[in-house]
Amino acid sequence: MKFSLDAIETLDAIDQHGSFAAAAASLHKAQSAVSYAVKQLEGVLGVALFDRSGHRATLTPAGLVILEEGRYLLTRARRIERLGEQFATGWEPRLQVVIDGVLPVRPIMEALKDLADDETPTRIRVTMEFLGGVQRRFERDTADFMLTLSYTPAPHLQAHVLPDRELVLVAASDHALAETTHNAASLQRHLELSVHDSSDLTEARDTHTTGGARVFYLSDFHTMRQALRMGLGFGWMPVPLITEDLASGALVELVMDGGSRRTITPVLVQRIDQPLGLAGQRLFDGIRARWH
Amino acid sequence: MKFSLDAIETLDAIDQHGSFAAAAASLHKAQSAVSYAVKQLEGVLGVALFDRSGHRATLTPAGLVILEEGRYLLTRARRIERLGEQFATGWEPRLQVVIDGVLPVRPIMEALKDLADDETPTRIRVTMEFLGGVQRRFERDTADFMLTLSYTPAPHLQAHVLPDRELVLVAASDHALAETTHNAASLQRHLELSVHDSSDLTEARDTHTTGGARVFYLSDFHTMRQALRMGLGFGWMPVPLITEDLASGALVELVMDGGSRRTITPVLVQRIDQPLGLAGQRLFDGIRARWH
DNA sequence: CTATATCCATCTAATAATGTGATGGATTGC
DNA sequence: GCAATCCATCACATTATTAGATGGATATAG
Repeated sequence: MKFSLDAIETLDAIDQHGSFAAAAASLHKAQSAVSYAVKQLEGVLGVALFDRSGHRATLTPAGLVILEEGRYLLTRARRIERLGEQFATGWEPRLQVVIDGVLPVRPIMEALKDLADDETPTRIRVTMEFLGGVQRRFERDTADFMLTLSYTPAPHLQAHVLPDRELVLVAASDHALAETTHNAASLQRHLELSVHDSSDLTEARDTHTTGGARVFYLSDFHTMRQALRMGLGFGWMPVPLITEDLASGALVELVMDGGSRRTITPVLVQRIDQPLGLAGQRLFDGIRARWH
Repeated sequence: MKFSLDAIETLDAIDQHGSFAAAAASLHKAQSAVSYAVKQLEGVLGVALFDRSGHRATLTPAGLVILEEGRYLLTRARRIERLGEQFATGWEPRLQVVIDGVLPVRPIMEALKDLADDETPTRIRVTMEFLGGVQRRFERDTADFMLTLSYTPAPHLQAHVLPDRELVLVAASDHALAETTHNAASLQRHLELSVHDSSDLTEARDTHTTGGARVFYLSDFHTMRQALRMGLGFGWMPVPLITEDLASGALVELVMDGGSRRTITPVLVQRIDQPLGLAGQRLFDGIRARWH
């Protein structure tokens, strides 16, 4: 590069303080150093930046445009300096978390917003997966932590249990299953709805369906709720998402001899060997604090 | 600024060429200079940019983020270098042209687009004025050139005449004026429409109205055409803008003993003492070439 | 009009920043 | 185990930047 950021800083200071001499003072330099810097910059750019014909030097039109571009350059350069500081004081450059799409997003989003409000230097990536897919993604991407329902314990993992969530087996009130009592086998004759398991198809099927023969996977619980209300099939839904539908009678809780309620336990899992940075710590704590 | 663009360039070269040594070669420097630059940069930023534990140094996550920010910085810095070159080779930093809003915009816009396509460094400002306002603005802003209908010659101005445009006196076909023959005096009893003269109100009235007592000024010819078609009044319109209306009979040419046609002569006016830069020259030529 | 202050360019010398070339320990590939 | 390559480090050379002094030009106050 033919010029330096210091030269641009000098240019900026001259414009800010009105004269070479005043700029020199503000930069704690001699006036000759400022003259030198300007001359140097004019030399490499091949353009006169100041008009010295009058008593005090004034910016040429070209000088003004270059100053404006230069000021932008300086703000970006200062950002790099700040990044350095922040990385040095414990902010990690990147943070990846994997979250089960089954879980409510509000606490997570709120915690993320808190982080964003503080202008963290950390580049955050949140990945949504479902069920078995969460841990697989966590391991494959070596993410920083995951928020999942089921995970396979390992010596390098450390889990923090969050309050339970209850699932309930429901169907539309006009669905064929709504009337009678069932067992796991009798359910199998009907279409079961479930959220999409992002596991590879070759791997073990997920454990949150009843193991029915015909399972229809949907992308999220919102879609699944629509499908349930349309009478497409039956399935397990988180209680908070359908209390309204149960109250209005649009959906009904099925009567099953194995019980129509299940409890899932969300866990925050992090690596023991790789401690979280400041952003990770704050996000982790933020999610935990908001988890009712 | 605590670091230099050269340091960022070195960082970039290392990533690009894969090793300190290769980067040094690409920069035509000794390898020790690269080591020095990296160490220096790490020092001022307070962050390790490379992990030297292995055989070859690899970027740390922080290093990667800083490299990405740095690359952006470099592209902006190169832009400044290019600006310098371009200003030095005749491109002016700024160009202001003043154009009479009466004139067709297509040739002007096309010529501007041509300039923009070539990524000129020049910041272009096009100001629209009307009639007497054009020259006033040209002088007040010391614009580079103007495209006007009427101008007061002066020793420091140089004009290039463009092909004529024809104006015609029209009104709606159901307007009271449409039937009979008129003279200038008889017109005065009706409302005259005209495009807005941006002259100060205290100055001489413009010469492109018939001098009627009641003149209604509109912002542009498009609006004026609407008003004419609605039968609001009569006025002078450029022929190309209303050929359609004349053909359909929506508007009719008035019969006036002084003649219902006028010719206006657009002129491109520049300053003799202040020659146009490359952008101005090209815009000037571009408009002239497209002026049918 | 003159005295005075301020502006900026320029010179020389000092200082700091950056670069070279040589050396050496560590790692990789064969 | 040998050769090649990596990068850090050292002593030293070269540039780049800075300070300090000087002088001509312009503005400002009286």
